[in-house]
Amino acid sequence: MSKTSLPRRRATGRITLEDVARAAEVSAITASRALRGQRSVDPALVARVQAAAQQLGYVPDPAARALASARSTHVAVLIPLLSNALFVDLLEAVQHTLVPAGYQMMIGVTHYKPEEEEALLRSYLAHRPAGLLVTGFDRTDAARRLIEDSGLPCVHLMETARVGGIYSVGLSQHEAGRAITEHLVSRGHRRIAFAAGQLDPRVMQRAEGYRSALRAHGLYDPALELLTPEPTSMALGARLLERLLRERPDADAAFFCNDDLAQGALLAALRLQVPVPQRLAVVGFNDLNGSDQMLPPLTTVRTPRQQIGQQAATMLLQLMRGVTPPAACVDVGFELVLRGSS
Amino acid sequence: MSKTSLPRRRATGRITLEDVARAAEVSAITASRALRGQRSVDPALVARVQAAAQQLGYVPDPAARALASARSTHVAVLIPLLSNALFVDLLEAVQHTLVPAGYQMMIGVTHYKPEEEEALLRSYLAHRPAGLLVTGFDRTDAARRLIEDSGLPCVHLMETARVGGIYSVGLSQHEAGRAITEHLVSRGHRRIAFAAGQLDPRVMQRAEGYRSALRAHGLYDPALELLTPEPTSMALGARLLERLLRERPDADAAFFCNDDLAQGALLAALRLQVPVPQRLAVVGFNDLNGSDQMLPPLTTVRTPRQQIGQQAATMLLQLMRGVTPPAACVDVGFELVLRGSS
DNA sequence: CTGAAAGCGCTTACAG
DNA sequence: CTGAAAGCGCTTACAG
Repeated sequence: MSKTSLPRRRATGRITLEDVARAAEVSAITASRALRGQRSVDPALVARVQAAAQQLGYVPDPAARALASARSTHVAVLIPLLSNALFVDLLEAVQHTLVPAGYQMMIGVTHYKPEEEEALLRSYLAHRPAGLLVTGFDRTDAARRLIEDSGLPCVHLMETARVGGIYSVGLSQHEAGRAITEHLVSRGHRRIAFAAGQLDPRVMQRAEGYRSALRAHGLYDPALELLTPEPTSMALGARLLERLLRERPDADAAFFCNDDLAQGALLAALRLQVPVPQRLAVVGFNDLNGSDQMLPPLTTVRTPRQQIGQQAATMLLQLMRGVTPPAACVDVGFELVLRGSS
Repeated sequence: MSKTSLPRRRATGRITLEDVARAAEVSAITASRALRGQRSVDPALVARVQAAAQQLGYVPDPAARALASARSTHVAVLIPLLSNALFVDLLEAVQHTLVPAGYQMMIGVTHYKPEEEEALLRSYLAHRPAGLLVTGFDRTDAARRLIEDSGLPCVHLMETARVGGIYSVGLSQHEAGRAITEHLVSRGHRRIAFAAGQLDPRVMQRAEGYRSALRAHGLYDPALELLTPEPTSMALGARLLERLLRERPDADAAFFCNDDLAQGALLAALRLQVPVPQRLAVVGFNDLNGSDQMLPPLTTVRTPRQQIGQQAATMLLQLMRGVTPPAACVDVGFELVLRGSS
């Protein structure tokens, strides 16, 4: 029987830290420290508190915790799009790492618009997240300042950092674009087109990689670039292929900036009876779902997005705990997946 | 110059309701009521408070609000999978409706496992969400009780409610499965297969629709059902088609429970030179991205998931505001999309 | 229609 | 290593 007990039920009927402390016969603050696994608590007391919490079914109140500590268990995650499988895979990996560690994601979709990102950042920051996960480096100055001034740990996804003092996990989009283009050249192709939609910063980095590879071989021809700001889709891929055949029937290969475009192009080629890869080689980017099922199967660049999500979340976890990560910038690389279309 | 002012800066340096109240020369509680748009505040005061808040750049603290009111601005959303485009579309629609109304989503992925859903529910409930959005009706008794006991507004997604006192927005999966099967029968097909993966409750409801349609015509043959618990994918669709051709070469049509399976099957048919729809008609379900680009384009059932997300979120918003929605169960229906594959 | 008081459940310094 | 006090920023009854 506890000597200090005195029911004193709260209006809400919730089981509170105080209840746990009373059951364990310690003060509330000791119970708090014991439960949070803080150093400098007698192991015997820790055990007693944990047992009491367990037995009472105590669940800490995140709101009270956030209010008292000025820090929540939320991590704001800002991605461009939910309708691109790439980012969905990324999110799943982030969630897998963050949730078991006791954090929740607040997902924001920016639609590739810096102003939307800035607005989201502003509203999410009001929730006092414990950390930030943002996509790439393309944002407004105000957004950059918001991140900076918040003082919160922040990890950048998808690309590799070009500046110091910035945490990032990604890959060199430029290098990947260069490598797949180099592959086409090595296969003997000479008039290699680049077809792209969306035209976000990472697509343009791939474009630069494509250009530098072709320039190195004296094969660069700006008229072989088909760029449109429309969002990518299989339907757009089909239209881009048709446009390519019309405008540059002499093209012997085409690099599509994303697999959905390439898949659409492959189906259009089938429809138009354009032999792939004999008359036209086709390659994509990202190795999305279904690319291996195409006819012929699509050659593409595999981007390890699960790894990006997992490593970025791990890095953020370390930063939130005040631990310095081994490296500020992690390059997860990429892999050429050579299949029948090239 | 304010008569009541007295700096009294907080340690955190945040702009608080008190600051706003002081600037507007009202009490904190009046400022609170004015900002929340509650009735029974003098319009002149409301204007003064709003102006002060605006000018100071006041942002309410969600944690303090949640602690004081025992209710947060979070809505827990539980879906089976993030890797099914169907649910991503649903989420986007929910977000579009909820975020402008001042709510945040906490997204949980259950992987079609009732135990995972129950665990997520338990942990999300600790965050005192303002409302719940869950998928379908298939859950553990404990989960049902958690929802019930929480007393929180809850709307069920995807299916239509079979019981009273339950809010739902969806469509009759049974009816949709029946309709697409009926379409195949009306086209003269007699040996119609049903191929499915995942086997979640909604897939099984479609299966029942398929069965009842065929039974009505005396065409039902259990040996034409190819069921596997594997998650759906284009690759699985290809394998199911191959199995069908091997086991039942006499089949003249196949209903795939999801478009990714049907797309994979269509590509496999192309590879194996099986003429679609001449030798075998193929239909899918959900009208996912790319189905219109297939060769031939895929006949399927369009499920209005954006509408489900939007209407469910709207209904939840009403419930959270204490308003009774016009209907407890909204059937958004479905649409047969007849294309070349059938 | 408006306000003073109390409290939501936790953690942060500050002592010892 | 442990605790008493104060406070985080808001809202809920309760008065008037």
